[in-house]
Amino acid sequence: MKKVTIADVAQHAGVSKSTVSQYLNQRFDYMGEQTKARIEEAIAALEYSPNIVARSLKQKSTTTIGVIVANILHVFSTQVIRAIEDVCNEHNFHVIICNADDQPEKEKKYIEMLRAKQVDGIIAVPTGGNVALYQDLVEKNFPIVFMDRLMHGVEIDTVLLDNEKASFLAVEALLKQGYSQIAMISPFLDPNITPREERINGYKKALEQHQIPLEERYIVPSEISEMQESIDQLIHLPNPPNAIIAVNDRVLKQVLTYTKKHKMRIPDDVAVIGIDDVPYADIFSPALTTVAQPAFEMGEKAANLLFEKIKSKERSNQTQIYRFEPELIARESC
Amino acid sequence: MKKVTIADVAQHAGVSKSTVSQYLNQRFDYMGEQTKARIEEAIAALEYSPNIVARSLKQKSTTTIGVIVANILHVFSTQVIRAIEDVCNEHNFHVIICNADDQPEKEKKYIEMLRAKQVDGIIAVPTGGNVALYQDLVEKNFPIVFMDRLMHGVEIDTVLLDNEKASFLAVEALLKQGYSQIAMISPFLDPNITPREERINGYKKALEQHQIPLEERYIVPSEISEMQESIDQLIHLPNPPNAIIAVNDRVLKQVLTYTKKHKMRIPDDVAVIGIDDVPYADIFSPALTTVAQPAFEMGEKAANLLFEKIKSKERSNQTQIYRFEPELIARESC
DNA sequence: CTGAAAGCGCTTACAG
DNA sequence: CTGAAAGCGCTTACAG
Repeated sequence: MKKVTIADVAQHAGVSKSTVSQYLNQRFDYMGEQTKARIEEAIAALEYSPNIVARSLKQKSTTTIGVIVANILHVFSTQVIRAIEDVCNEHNFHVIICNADDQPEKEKKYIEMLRAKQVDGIIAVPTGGNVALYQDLVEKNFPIVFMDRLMHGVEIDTVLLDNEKASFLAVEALLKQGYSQIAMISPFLDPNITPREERINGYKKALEQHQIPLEERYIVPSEISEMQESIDQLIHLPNPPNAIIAVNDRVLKQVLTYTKKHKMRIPDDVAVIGIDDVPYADIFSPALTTVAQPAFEMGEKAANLLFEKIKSKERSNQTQIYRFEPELIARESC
Repeated sequence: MKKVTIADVAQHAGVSKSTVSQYLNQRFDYMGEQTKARIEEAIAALEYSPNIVARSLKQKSTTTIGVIVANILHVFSTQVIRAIEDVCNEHNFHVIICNADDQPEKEKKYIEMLRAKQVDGIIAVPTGGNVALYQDLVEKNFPIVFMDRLMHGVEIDTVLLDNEKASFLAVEALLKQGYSQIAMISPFLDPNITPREERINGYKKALEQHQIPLEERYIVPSEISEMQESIDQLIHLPNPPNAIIAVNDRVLKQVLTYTKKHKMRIPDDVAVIGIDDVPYADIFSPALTTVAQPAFEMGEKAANLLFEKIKSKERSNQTQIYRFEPELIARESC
């Protein structure tokens, strides 16, 4: 099955390849109506479709971007990718997706392959492990934007939730309902994973601002696999908390697993609030109060920023951090 | 920032481009140790990385595939894509994702662009609307495999759940617990959307096999947006069902929304079982009995099939349908 | 208004 | 064991 090329079209239409190329690129300024019609006819007759790989080689643009997330299975990533894909589709761009699984080596491999494939830009949730590599990209003025995680020592625009604000909203929602023994549960802390760090900080600041003494044992960092036990210890403290903030959706699930197993009533035995909205929040009993992040807008913003960089080609003078507002969705769990 | 090319490496190493290319392609058969070392050194010194677009043009392979799903936001799609991406990563392939949103025009645009970009193959959940286009691809022997939906009139291997079996499992789980007034709720029916069709058929067959008379009004096809009302009518039938099968996860959510709003107890007032497992099944009260599909294995299978086709290049003699086994996960809702 | 020629950055027979 | 040349399928000044 021989592919039909621009040469075939040119021959069929009785013109040169150059003229066909002009036609394809809408450069009709000086083209005779008849030439145009003949080319049109030839393209239809041969069912010609241009080879974009050849075009990309010449034009130095693949109209493709890469998106590197931690794991596409996480709801937040999925929503972000959907938003990015929508923006790309409007621009007739395509997106290659990559799961770094929080492994810097995997991230590195993806970045190198994406570059070798000449993608026009990259949106990444960085693992934190490839400072030199990213630094090199910014020096080459390669279009790139980060999401969800701040990476220190690299000058790259980043789209983030206002994570401290999210914790403030959670703490204040709890206080308003009269809960002041507030615990916060999180996966293990990692300075590279910005949301956890900032949400814990926000929690501390919110307590301080409301003059609630910080009880260190109310901060529970724990592997997800050991979280049932960690929660158990928390609940059996001499002065147990009467409210729990889950730092993200996966922690929330652990908390709900625990309360179900131990037949604890929410919010009577313990109030619960989660950062990250979850799809079952409404149908749960009690309906779950959460702090939602505008994942779609964030993905859209990242994509738009990337397109600006791709278009402009000039080095942006200074890197920016774009913070998005979390939103409290008050339901019944606190 | 000039890109470094194979010519630069050749010059730096004092050899020809051909030799560098041999090196890059691991054709060391006759290469002198010294030549090799010099090239190696030059590559490192110049931080050279081959331009895969140029290679693709010559080799007619982009080591990239396209995946077209209905909507990446659906949990099933996300899992399938994750599995596909993992297989691709092992093969050093990349995946471009596309959301067709059940719109044939969108699907068409994606297929044409993917082909123009010379992807090596496509995995798609077809909308049903582009028979001619797909037919054309199979005639050109282009590697392609379908998932989740059967498309009649096109000879393409398809990976599917054994949907009828899923309904059998659901019906039988219900019967075993003594529920025989079984309703089935589904979004509007569409012959192109195989799972719904087959699950309804399976439901009918299962009832028949167990000699339960079919009550037509127990089959409720309804837009998601009108589903609350449809469920309400069902529940207020003179002889209402005592059990409901939700044909998929989105319907399940509608059912649970209804039961919560109307304070119906599950399974006492109505038993519930869902096809598609949901992430909150375990933590729900009562825990939800579901019929799960092996989404990851299905995605993996689709990817492996596609790679076989990409490798073999010879037309497969006859198209196959690969059915995967659903699994009943018995919990507390029936 | 249109065409010949060079070039994008690789690979691949083929010659020596 | 290595290099010169042609070619993959386009685009783009430039000439006429």
